[in-house]
Amino acid sequence: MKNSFTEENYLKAIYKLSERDELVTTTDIATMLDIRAATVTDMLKKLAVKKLIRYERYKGLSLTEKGRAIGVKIIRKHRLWELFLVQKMKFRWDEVHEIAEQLEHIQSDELINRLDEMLGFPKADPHGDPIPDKNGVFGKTRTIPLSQVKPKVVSVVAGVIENSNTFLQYLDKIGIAIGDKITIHAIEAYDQSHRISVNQGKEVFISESVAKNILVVGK
Amino acid sequence: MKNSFTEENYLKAIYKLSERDELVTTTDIATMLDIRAATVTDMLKKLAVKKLIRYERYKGLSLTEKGRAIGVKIIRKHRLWELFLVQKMKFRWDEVHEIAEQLEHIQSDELINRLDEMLGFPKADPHGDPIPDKNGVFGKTRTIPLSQVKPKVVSVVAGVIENSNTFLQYLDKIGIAIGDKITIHAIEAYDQSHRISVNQGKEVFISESVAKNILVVGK
DNA sequence: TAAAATTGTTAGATAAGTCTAAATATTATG
DNA sequence: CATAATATTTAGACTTATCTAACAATTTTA
Ligand SMILES: [Mn+2]
Ligand SMILES: [Mn+2]
Ligand SMILES: [Mn+2]
Ligand SMILES: [Mn+2]
Repeated sequence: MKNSFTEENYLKAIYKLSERDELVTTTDIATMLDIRAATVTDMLKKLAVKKLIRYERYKGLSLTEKGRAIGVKIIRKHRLWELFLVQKMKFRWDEVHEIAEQLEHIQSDELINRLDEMLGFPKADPHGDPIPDKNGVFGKTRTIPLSQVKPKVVSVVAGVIENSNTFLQYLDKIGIAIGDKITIHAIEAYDQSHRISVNQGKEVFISESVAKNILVVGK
Repeated sequence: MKNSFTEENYLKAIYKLSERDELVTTTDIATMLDIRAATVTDMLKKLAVKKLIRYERYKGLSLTEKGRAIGVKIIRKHRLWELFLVQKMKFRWDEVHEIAEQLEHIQSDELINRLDEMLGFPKADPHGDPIPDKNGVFGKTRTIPLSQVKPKVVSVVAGVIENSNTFLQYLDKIGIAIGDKITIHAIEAYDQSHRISVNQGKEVFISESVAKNILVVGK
């Protein structure tokens, strides 16, 4: 009945990979979990026996409903714990991922549902990633990268795509946080770098790659 | 540097056993952890190599300073999480132990210290067990079993010795909780059963064994 | 104090999760 | 389309934590 931490981590990884492409490959999983492909193959056999994935030798795999439910639940727990750490324990958004990697494996439906309630049934974690409800359903997210916003339009920061601590700390440094209003003053034609201001403050420059990794509320 | 969950559980168990008697035996550990003595022997060798215990074949073992520090830290985390679950997440005192068994292994000094602060640097968990501070120091606890209190004396419930869920639920049922004032009206000479009242309410009877397992603030 | 009982250790096995090296299947390319 | 490159699986090994069965040391007791 109960799955090991390792199995949970595989299912979470597989779920994330299947968001891009229904058919997931051995190598993709190995890369995401930073382990060898041979190790992944062994685990795939085990998950297939447990009917958590559909797996055919050399053909890739996909999650069953049961497997998806577990993967989504781990993601739900991870993101609720991250939000808890930021909102209730005053951690910064770049400090919470590693701790949530551990907390996501705590087994108590009651605890996670009370956490959900305590946080007001939030729709997104501190990085803007959506939190599924207790039935594994994600709300509609209508966000677009800042790089797709036209100059002069004011938009509101809703999250980030890149989740690395260095990127989050960079945003802290230049003063961009979720909820901030961003005005694009100009986009340099040569390299697509943006001249923007945050909450009507003084101007800052960001590269195209940064603009691509900031999500704003879309129309 | 980092210890496995299993090693942490052994060190916690050994610490608890050494509270009674400095020299701990293989069988005691096996009984407490509900595993075979042969398994314990293997682990003892490993813990000795890591210098977490002093161990001599057939002679029993004791914790080193390093081993004690880890054992105490796990207990600190366990009890802080239990208090968090009761005070902040509205769990009952009989619901928190199993969840804390998992949470006690989360690795983040920062998190546990903030939890401590958020709870007001508490001295005891929901069952009245003492919580060591971040340096592993326990406050002085001055509690005695209710069975040692003389009739007519009013005393205040501070905790329990027996920690089983059934005992905790029994206390809930007869209306005894930490902080309650207990008046002993009479002690039956034949079987030492107690006729008491809680917070000046109506009388209840408790057996000697119950009286022995309730701790009150001592003089 | 010698035999019996108890406690503790060793030996050999097993399961989970990982690895490297070798073999095989699939996909891409000249 | 034959071969080269890439992806995947298999085989064999290792580590951790557990077990049972057998053996050894210590303690109890008659
Ligand atoms: Mn995260
Ligand atoms: Mn994880
Ligand atoms: Mn407990
Ligand atoms: Mn534990």
